[in-house]
Amino acid sequence: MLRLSKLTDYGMVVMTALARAPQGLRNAADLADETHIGAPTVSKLLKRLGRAGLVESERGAQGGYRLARAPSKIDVAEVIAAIEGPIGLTECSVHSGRCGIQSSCTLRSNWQVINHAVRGALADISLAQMAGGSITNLQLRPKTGPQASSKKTINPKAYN
Amino acid sequence: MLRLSKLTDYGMVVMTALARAPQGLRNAADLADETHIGAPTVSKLLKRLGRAGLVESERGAQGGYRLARAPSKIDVAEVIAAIEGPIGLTECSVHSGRCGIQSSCTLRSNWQVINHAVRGALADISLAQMAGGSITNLQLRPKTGPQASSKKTINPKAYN
DNA sequence: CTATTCAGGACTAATTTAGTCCGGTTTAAA
DNA sequence: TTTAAACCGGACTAAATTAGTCCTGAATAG
Repeated sequence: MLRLSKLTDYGMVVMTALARAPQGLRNAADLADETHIGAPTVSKLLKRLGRAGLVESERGAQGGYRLARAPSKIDVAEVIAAIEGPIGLTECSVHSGRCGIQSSCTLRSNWQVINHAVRGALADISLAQMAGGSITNLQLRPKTGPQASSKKTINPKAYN
Repeated sequence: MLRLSKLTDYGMVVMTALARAPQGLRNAADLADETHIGAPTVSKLLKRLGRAGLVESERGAQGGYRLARAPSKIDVAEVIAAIEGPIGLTECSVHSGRCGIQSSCTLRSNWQVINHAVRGALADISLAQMAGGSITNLQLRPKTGPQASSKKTINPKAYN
């Protein structure tokens, strides 16, 4: 169903929890309590998020995790990519040569374009927006006027 | 990886094959030959596509399948939905109450908005575009808007 | 020192997905 | 009227993926 993995969904929950205390250090057990996600699972998520550079960790007693950047500087596409790897609707839009059909299939370049579009949509939403209230102005298609309140901070060229 | 299932990918291949002969009736075995996808798998796909109303079938000798509508009137989101069910990034954006975290999770409405946006992106591309050359005019985002080119100094690994 | 907390990875169980097969029905044509 | 082509619906199996757990080691505060 074009579904994100459950782990990714949880990862977003954990990230929004961290976003509510952007400076503070929270340990994995606390976050597990708060989010009602199993502690080992939260740990696993935080490790992946750490490797992707989205959270920073401190070891030792009183250690924990914090966001590596302000919530407004982290976007949904990054969180997804941190947990489930590169966003790619089809095998061929990520890796060449792994699909048995590839020689006779003409769809690859189109999938890449679509892929890029979907990723762009996800990159347009910041963690701050997720953690805050509702996303209202998700102007994906040219509606009429540019929303003055647009808080887009992404640089489209960074994507693929 | 926010991946479509392989079956969906194959489904798109079969649909584009049909789109190249929009009137003609093609049987499953022929399509399997042409696409290099296994015959039972092609059959399975065509059945699902048929139930979703995207292809029409004729039984009996000389029977086969044809598109139910012109390729320009069928979009990518429909094909995906026909094969893998409703597009929904998270469980909660399709079904309420199946996620153990739901009571404490505030993300649902935001996921629904995102979901809608992604679906919109996929609905903007027609089968005709997929079957024809490259997609060029993917007007997904308002280029008009203020594009703050903030340079996120993020570790590039998250984006490959 | 010692308790706490993260790091990394191995492992298992459960779920999902891909792919096959079969008995039935419809239809064209010999 | 008989036969063979072709779709219909669903059951079934095997493979792959995912979720979740656990263990050992390393860093740090007090």
